[in-house]
Amino acid sequence: MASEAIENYLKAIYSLSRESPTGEAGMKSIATMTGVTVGTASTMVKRMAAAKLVKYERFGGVRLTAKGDRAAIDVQRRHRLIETFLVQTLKLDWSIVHAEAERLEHAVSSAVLEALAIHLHHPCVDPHGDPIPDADGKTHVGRGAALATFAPGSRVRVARIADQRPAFLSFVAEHGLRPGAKAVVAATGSAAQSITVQATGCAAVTMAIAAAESIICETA
Amino acid sequence: MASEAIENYLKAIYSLSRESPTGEAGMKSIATMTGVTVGTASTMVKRMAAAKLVKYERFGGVRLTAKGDRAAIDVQRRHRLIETFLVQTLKLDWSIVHAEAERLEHAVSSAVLEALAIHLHHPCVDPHGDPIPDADGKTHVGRGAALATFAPGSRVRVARIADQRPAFLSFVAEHGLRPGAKAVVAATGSAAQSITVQATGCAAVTMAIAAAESIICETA
DNA sequence: CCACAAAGTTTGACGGTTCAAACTTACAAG
DNA sequence: CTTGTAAGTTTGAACCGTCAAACTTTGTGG
Ligand SMILES: [Mn+2]
Ligand SMILES: [Mn+2]
Ligand SMILES: [Mn+2]
Ligand SMILES: [Mn+2]
Repeated sequence: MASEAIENYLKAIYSLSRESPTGEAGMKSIATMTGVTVGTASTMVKRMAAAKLVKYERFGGVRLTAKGDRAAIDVQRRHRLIETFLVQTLKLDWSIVHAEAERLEHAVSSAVLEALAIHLHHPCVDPHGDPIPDADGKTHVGRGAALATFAPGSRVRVARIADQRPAFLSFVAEHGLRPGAKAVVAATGSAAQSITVQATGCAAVTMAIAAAESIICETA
Repeated sequence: MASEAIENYLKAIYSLSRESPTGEAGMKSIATMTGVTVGTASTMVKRMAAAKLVKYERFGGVRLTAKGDRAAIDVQRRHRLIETFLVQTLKLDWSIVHAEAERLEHAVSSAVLEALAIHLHHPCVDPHGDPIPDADGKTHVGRGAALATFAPGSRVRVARIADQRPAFLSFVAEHGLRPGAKAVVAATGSAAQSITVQATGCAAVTMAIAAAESIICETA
């Protein structure tokens, strides 16, 4: 249906509007996220509007239509199932699978995708802890809060890592903080803007609050 | 490196020149195989010549350079490993995997490809019996002859099916003639242009000589 | 209220891939 | 030879996705 480029815009608009209070995405952020100039994003969004994938008016925010939303979720399902496959079946390192999935997500047919889902026993989260929508586009997942928000002494379970950069993912894994791991918040240095956390079986590690914002946890 | 379109031309030129006595491919056949008009093929071949992937002169045949040959073999390795994966790991029907691989072959990185090769234990033939080049582009495979060339009474082993059309592949599988199967040539009707063959454990089937040209066998 | 910065839009251009249609070349059959 | 046909080439146009650069709008701080 949608071209590879359009699918990438869809994902960007989807995730940007998800975390914007207005529920709309701005051209600047769409452009940044897709790695394109603002002029290009503007041009493409207009084209997507013509295809009824988004609604927007000049100088206003961009919002996915029901059709665009569904299409975005489909791409997300493909992306996350592929990541899961690359880690579980092919044993690739979780720090690099995001980039690989970024290309493959546009090449898998629904036949291959469903075979993949069966092969993996219909997983509901990907290697980073992100929820995998089911074939109908529905996602059932419990939330969580940034590690940064937990008080010293809290026992937590890592649920999700919200930063796909390989270096960050390697760092996180290095200290035992993969999704599913249990950890305890050892200390928070408010002046130092830091937090110290220890995963079970690992040495304690101190990181910036900003970094801890990307580690989503639940109370264990 | 090469675009998706160029990779498809490379494969077409590779296989066409392989089975041409001159070792060269004609524009018409390149166009037909890639599903494009001959004008387009002409344009693209000129561009490929500029990229040193092929050598040719106006109104002459097209031939891959060493670089083009290597690139074509790489695509072929990707295609065939992917087909093998789709059949073996994902349990997709061998009659449809060619079409799926046709898209995926352009999206797998070498990291994914090698992980795939390891996962499949470095297979050397794909589900259709076609040889899979190794990572260095080398292919080690024994030949065979068309089923059509065997005399009545011959005991053969099916080595390869040289026709990717789903209907033909389903027909072949239906009668037990997958690669690896043993069969005996029951009769040849030269007047009827037909051949009757029986795979072990299956009923005999009669098909046109033309069809039997696509079933490559070895003496069993 | 105004000026200015930030965000957004438009335009003209380019590379890639494709088509249709007009044209040219090569070649084989008479 | 001549000539008809099959093969190949060229050209002009289109669409996609992109950029740079000129331009417009919005909204905020002074
Ligand atoms: Mn992508
Ligand atoms: Mn992920
Ligand atoms: Mn292909
Ligand atoms: Mn094959």
